[in-house]
Amino acid sequence: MATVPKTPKPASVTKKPAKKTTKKVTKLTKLIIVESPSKATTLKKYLGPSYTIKASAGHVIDLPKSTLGIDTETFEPRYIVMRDRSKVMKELMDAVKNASEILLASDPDREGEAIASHLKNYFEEKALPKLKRDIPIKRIRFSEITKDAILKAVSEPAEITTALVNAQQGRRVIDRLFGYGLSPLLWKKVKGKLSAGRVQSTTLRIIVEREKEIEAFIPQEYWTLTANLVAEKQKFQATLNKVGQKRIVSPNELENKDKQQVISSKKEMDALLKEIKGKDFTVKDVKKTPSQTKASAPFITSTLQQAANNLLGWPAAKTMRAAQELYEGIDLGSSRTGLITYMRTDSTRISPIAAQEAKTYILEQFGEKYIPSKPNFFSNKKNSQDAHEAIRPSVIGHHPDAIKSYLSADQYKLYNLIWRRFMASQMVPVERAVTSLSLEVGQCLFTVSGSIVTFDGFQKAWNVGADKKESKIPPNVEKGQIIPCTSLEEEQKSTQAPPRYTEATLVKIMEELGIGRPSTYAPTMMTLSKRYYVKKAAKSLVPTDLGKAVNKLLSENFNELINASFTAEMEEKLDAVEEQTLEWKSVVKEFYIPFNKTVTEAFEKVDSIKGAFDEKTDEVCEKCGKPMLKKLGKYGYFLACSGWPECVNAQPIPFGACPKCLVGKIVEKRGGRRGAFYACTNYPECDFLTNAKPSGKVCPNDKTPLFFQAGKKKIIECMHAACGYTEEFSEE
DNA sequence: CAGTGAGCGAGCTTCCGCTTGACTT
Repeated sequence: MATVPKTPKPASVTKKPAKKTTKKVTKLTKLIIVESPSKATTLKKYLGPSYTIKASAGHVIDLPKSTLGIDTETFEPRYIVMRDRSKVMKELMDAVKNASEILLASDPDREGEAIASHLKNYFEEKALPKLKRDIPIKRIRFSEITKDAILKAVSEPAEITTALVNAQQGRRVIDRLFGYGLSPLLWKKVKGKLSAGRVQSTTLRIIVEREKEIEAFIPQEYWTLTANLVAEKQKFQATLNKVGQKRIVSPNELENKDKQQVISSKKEMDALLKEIKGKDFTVKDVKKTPSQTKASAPFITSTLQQAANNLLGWPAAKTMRAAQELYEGIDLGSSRTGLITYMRTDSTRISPIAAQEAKTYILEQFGEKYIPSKPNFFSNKKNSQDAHEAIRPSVIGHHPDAIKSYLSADQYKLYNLIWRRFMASQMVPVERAVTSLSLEVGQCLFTVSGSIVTFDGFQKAWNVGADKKESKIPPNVEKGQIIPCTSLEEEQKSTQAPPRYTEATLVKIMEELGIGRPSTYAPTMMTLSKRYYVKKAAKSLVPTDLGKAVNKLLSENFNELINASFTAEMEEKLDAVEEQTLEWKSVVKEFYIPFNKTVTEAFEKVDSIKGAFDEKTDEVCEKCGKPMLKKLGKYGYFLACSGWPECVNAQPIPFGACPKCLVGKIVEKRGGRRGAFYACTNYPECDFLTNAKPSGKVCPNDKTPLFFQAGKKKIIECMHAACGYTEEFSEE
């Protein structure tokens, strides 16, 4: 995809000779099966008509969904064609009929090897016997979509690596046993349709534990001191850094009481002030040092999701949707072009061709001094499968602004990040000159430092976000110089609780701990929210009561399993399977025997908390007068009569009294295809209706819902004509 | 731009990882 073939292509080669061919005898071609349909399109371009290219679109064969599909004595899995993939399999089988040879070109990683193996077994069992001719089935691998890489792969077909397939089976079977073992425990003890699994439950635990830290946090008081100084006619500030030999730190930084000190009260601060007030400062040291900031690696899935979340405010799912569009191709006037390489990757590797193109571009556009003497090197994470390149522009010359008019606003924003980050990754560091001063007064030492950019380096390309660290440099003074202090500002501070996770910080930690994969970060976060385990407040992820309860049950009874170390150990064993020093079934057995015992015990001993999440409300059932309960149903929360099943009254959750009739209540309604709107339960007597979004708060005057003002994200208002109350919206 | 208007609970669910559409639950 990086290079467009220069040879002028004969006009009709790639197109089929239209409908007229009625010939029954089709010429046999070599069949290549890849995973991604877009990849198939690219291969067609490179390989010409003697090859037929098909895409499997991921796995086609898997364990059955409706049953466990594993013999728990022998751990033998039962594989079937996935229910929604029978169409794809049919197409593949048709293609096999016309194949002289099959080249399985699924991704060169564990999952890809399994896909290849599943297909090979299936074809050998279902297709070959009927054809009565032998078709060689081979495996080819390439990890960059360039013409050279593909031609090379096609020229050296190989065999399937059974050890890799076995590692995948081990992973798959453990995940199935784990998930299908624990989920029913939740159905019995907590609520139907809930789910648990190696990845989602560990991720949930991380979120809940952070919440516990926040709840348990006790802020601690501490003080800081800033001096306002003047030298060389320039005002500047320095902060208290040391008293005597002890460095001044905040309570949460305090590690060593012999070398560090916290100013924890006004009394201590006052004592210090008394000592230095009115005294002149003396310059103790002046340091001028150069510093360098190296460019970051080109994006991989996790870092792309983090950058888009931090810089654009996007959820991971939105980022992946836009990236998919860029990958599949955009109509650039003349032709449809894939704009970026594959977006689900864990590797920072780039093809040498792309590196060379970047170098040429940098040389032409920015100049030679922006090219590093040795190409920048970025190492991958330990568990990287390295099946795909980093996420980079397919055609380096497509500057984001040059193709902006062909892109949607979101596509442009994301492509801009990808293009700039990639270019920057091939460029020299940013250089800064840092000036640091230390000043003495009594036994106190104050410091200040500032920096200026002396060479912009990779910032020439990456000019996004707050990466341009530059600060005011202190005045040019000399060691020993006396500097008057105009004033001292003491400030009381308190330590802050650790922040809640955002999608960005959660993806970061998932990757660091090795839980989940590039293709599952976004779906996992989606699952946690679909199960009502976690909700989003602004950008923060907050566990619900249900999420906390599920986590408590799981982590108390399966402490070692609901843990990142479980995945880490599993991965180590799977590595051993790949190296053929361990049998995959013994890895499964070692997990399953104790797991199954604990699950069985938990079914016996764990107390049911069914119904514990049915909250009492102040609402009264209009049919029988009993109080209404807030319950979690298929479509979210709703109100149900506590007299159920005798009284079957059920209502949506009201947002407050109706601002028009004050008798009915405002509830969410769904109609047509146009999403939600909000209307009065007293319809048709009262016809109040609005598309404004309720804030969740009610008016202090009349208990009607406060709605967001049209077009405003911060102002909420009462819609009762006689009231007109407004307030600024703030989260919780 | 105007107009929009159910039912949900127990009911059989669920995993992770690979990949895209089909489709309104």
